[in-house]
Amino acid sequence: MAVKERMDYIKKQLHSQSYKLTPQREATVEVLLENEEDHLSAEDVYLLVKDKAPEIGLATVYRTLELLNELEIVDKINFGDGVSRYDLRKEGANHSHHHLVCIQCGVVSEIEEDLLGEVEVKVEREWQFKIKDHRLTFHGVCSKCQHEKDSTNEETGRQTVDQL
Amino acid sequence: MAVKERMDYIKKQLHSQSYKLTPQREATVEVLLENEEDHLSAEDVYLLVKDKAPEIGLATVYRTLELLNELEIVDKINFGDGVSRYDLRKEGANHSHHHLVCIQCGVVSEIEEDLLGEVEVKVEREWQFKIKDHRLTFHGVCSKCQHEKDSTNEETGRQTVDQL
DNA sequence: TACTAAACGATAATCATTATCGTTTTCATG
DNA sequence: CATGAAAACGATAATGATTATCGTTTAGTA
Ligand SMILES: [Mn+2]
Ligand SMILES: [Mn+2]
Ligand SMILES: [Zn+2]
Ligand SMILES: [Zn+2]
Repeated sequence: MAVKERMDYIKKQLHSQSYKLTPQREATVEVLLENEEDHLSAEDVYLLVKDKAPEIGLATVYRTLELLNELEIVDKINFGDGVSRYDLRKEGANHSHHHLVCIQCGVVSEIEEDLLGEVEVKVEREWQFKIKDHRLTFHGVCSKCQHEKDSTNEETGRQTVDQL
Repeated sequence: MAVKERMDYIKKQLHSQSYKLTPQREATVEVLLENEEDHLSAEDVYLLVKDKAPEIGLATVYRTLELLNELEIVDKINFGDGVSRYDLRKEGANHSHHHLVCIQCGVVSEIEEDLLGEVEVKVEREWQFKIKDHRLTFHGVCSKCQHEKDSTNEETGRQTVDQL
């Protein structure tokens, strides 16, 4: 529901830094908003955005994702397979959210709650390090794989990632 | 001090899986032990290991690092610059340690203490996720950069990494 | 000593990402 | 409205890290 509002907000963020919201950029942001729970690679975004703007080039997608990353609208993350993935920040969030990666089926799920509050207080105090952001990923076995034996990603349609 | 002992232990781990500790593998492990606080790329390791075994090939270094990663002797980590880095696990540790990355000077430092104990209890309980390992990195400003203004990595000799 | 599988070194192939360059679009200004 | 400069774009070449291939060497066993 908030898709329209969030698009407007992102438009404002771009304009406030005197960037334009071109049709290509708007289509790219739309794809990210419509696939918020996924973790799309640049190539993934490119294929999805072609439906909305068929003439777009892959280089523009890379440039747009890079720009959105600089503006801290998306986080560029890496799960160890060879590609960068672009993860829209949650509404109002000012830092990256956490992830759970299943080492059996490859599914990636999200933890929106910030679990690091106390930990960061301790790190700032004891290591004299001023924290600006964090990356936290747990590797393990998802609830589905704990029950169903085997289960080597039986095409559930959910976004997955290779190995550990 | 424990370098020799740790080498012996790694040798045992290899043998227990019926892998051989070839001269090339031994030289590679030696480099990792002698640069434990750094976060070397495959290329970095290759250059360092050439002093001990000049005839070694880059492919062998990649193969060895891959093997050590499978045996959970090293963790393959990624700080967002385009290369994988190989990080020896701390003595006796059964999971990856945490990192602090300075977004000003690029220096990477380590937190050996496990700060995630309580967090993991909560995640396992509330998300029904069986945790096997974790990756935690803080991005921020190191104590040195907080004091010294500017400071864009004035060649301190310490291992650094590009940008956020 | 002879056989077989594991490892190796050199190097070609892959593939994600970045750089280049000519063209198009946007927008301020006259 | 026309014009010129800067920002964006699309196509595609270049780069660079990693992986695959293949012929050779080494280690362990019969
Ligand atoms: Mn996410
Ligand atoms: Mn480390
Ligand atoms: Zn699973
Ligand atoms: Zn610093």
